[in-house]
Amino acid sequence: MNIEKIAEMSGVSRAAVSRYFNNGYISEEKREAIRKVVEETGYRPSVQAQTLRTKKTKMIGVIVPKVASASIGRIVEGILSVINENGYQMLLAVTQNNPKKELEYLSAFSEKQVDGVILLGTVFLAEHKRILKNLSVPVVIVGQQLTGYNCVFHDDYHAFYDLTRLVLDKGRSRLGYIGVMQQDIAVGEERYKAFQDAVHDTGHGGLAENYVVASFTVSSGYEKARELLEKCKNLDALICATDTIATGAVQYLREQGIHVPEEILVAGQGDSAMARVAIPSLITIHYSYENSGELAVHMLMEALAEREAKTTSKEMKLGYYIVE
Amino acid sequence: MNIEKIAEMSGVSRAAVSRYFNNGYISEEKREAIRKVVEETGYRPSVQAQTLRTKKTKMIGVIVPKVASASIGRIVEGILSVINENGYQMLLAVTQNNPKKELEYLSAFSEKQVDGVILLGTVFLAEHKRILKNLSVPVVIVGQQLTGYNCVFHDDYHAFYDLTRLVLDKGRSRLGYIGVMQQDIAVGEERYKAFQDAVHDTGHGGLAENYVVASFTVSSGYEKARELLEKCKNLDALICATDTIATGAVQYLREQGIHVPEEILVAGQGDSAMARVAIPSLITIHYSYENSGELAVHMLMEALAEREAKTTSKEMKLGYYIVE
DNA sequence: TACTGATGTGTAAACGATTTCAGATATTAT
DNA sequence: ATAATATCTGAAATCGTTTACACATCAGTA
Repeated sequence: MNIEKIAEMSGVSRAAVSRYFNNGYISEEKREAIRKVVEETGYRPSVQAQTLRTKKTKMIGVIVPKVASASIGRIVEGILSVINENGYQMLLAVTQNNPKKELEYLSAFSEKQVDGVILLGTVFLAEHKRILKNLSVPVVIVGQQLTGYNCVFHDDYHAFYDLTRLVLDKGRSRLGYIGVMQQDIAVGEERYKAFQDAVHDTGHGGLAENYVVASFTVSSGYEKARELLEKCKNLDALICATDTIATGAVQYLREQGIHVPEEILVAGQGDSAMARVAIPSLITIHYSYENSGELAVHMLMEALAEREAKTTSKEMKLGYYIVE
Repeated sequence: MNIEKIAEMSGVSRAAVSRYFNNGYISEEKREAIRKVVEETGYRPSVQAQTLRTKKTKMIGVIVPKVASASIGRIVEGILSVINENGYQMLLAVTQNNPKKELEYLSAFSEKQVDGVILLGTVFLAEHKRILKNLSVPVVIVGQQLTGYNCVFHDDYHAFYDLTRLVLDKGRSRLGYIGVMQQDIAVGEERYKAFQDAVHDTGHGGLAENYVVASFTVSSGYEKARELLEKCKNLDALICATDTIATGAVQYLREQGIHVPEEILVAGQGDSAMARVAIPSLITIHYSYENSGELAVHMLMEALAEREAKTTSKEMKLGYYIVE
C-alpha cells in the first residue's frame, strides 16, 4: 500500500496525495476523495521514504551517562514530554560515563540519523569539542556550561556556596567534602570550588585533607566516607556533591554509631523523595530537573527552526533552592 | 557524497561498493581501491536509503510507563546494553501509565518505524490485545505474563508467598498490605493474591480491611499507610508491593513515632541501594532487573532472526531471592 | 481585451541505497 | 576436452516519497 495505489484509487495523481498530507494546494473535491480512500485503507505515508526525500528524521538523539539515576531520569522525562509535544521521537544512548562511547554516539547520531542532539555529558575532552564543532546538526548540552554552545545548566557554584555558608551558620566549623572528579566541571570542580571559597571567606582555615573524590553511587559514598573519616577525625559536618553520595556516607556513619545530624551534619544536592526518607535531617539543594530537560528541547527546536539563518548559541543558567 | 560518487572515484560500479559494505563477492583488488576511497572521504552509507530499500530500520522501540524509577531504569539499561551489542538503536517512549498513549506508540512504532518492540506495560486492556495481535513486528513484553506472547517476567506469586511466610515465621501475625491496582496483573493482582494465600494457608484468618491500594510513588505510600493504620489499629507488620511504597510508609510510621521494625516490620520488593539505607531493617525481594532487560532483547533478536519461519512465542519466568 | 495573481493539477526527476539478473572469468572435476 | 562450479561484475529496477516545473483555470483589475 503506497502513495501510488492511493492516488489510483482516488483518481488523482501521486502529487495530489502528497499535497493532501502536506497541506499544499488541493481542491475540496479531491481532498474529500482522498480522505475517504485514506480512511478506508488506513494508509500512512512511509516515514523512511519521507526521510530519504526530505532529510528530516523527526528524531532527536539523547546521550546520557546512565538512566538508572533519579536526576537523569527526571531530566529525560522532561526532555521526552516536550519532544513528543513537537511530534519528534527520541533515540536514547547510554555511555556509562565512557567518553569513547560518547564520541561514538555523537558521530553516529550526527551521521544524518537525527535532526538534533541533546548531550548530558559529564566530562568534555578536547576531542569532544572537535567533534562538536563539526557536527552537522544542532546540539544542546544539559548540566554543563560550555561556552559557544547551546546549554542549560544549574548554578552549581552559588548553590554550593550558599549551602556551605548555611552549614557554617548552623555552628559547624570542621567540614568535610566528598566530591566527584574535577574533570566534571559542574559537579566536580564548581561545587568543590564553591565549598572551598565559602570555608575560606568565613575564615574557617581549610585543611587540604578534608576532601575525597567519589563516583556517582551509594556504595562509593559509603567507601569514601570511611576514607575521609579515617583521615579526618572529629568532623562535625559533611557536604556531598550529590544526595546519592550522601546516602552512602550516612549509611557508613550510622554503622559507626555516629549520630546524624547531632554529631555530623550531612548535606547534598538532589532533593529526591527517597533521600528525604533515608536521611530526614538532610540539607539538600533542589534543582528543577524536569524543567531543564524541557528547556533544552525548546532551545533545540528553536535552533532547528532558525537552521538556515545564522544560529547563534545561547546559555541558560537555572536557579535553585535549599531544602532543610 | 553518495555511493555513486564513491563508485566513480574507485573506478567500479555502485553494485561493487554496495557489495563492499555488505560483504558480497568482490575481488581483493577492487576491495582495496574502495577501502582507500572510503577512508579518504569518510563516506558512510545513508541509513535512510538503506532502510527504504531493505525495510530494516535497525531500531527497537521501547515503551515504558516512566523512566525516573529505579527498577525501570535498570531494566532499560539492561535492554540498551544488548540492543547496542547487536548494532541496534533504541527509540524510547514514555506513557505515564496512560493506556491511550501506550496504544498510540504501539501503533506508531509498528508503522514500520522499528524492527521490534519491547513493552513494559502494566495494564493490558482488550484493546491492547487487539493491537498486539495485528502488530507487524515482533514484540516482547517485560514484567507481565501474557499467554501467547513473548514475555519475560518474575515469579511474583511465589516471591510474595515466600515473603509473607517469612514475615509470619518471624512471629508477626497481624499483617497489613499496601498494593497497587489489580488491573496490573503482576504487581497488583499476583502479589496480593500470594499475600492472601500465605496468610490464609497458615491459619491467620484474614480481615478484608487490612488492604489498601497505592500508586507507584513514595508519597502515595505515605498516604496509604496513614489510611491503613487508621483503619487497622495494632498491625505488627506491613507488606508493600514495592520498596518505593514501603519507603513512603516508613516515613509515615516514623513520623507517628512508631518504631520500625520493633513495633511494625516492613517488607517490600526492589532491593535498591537507596531503600536499603532508608530502611535498614527492610525485608525485600531481589529481582534481577538488568537481566530481564537483556533477556528480553535476546528473545526479540531470536524472533527477528526466525521472522520468515513460523514464530512461536516463548515465556520466561525469572526467579528471585529475599534479602533481610 | 489583456494582464495579473491565486489556486489547482500531473509529469517526471530526484533522494541513495540494495538486489536481481545475465553474463564473464577462473578453477576444478570428469 | 568438456562440463560443472565458484567467484566476480555492472546495468537496471526498485523502495515510497517530495517537489520543481510547466501548464490550466478563474477571478479581479486596468
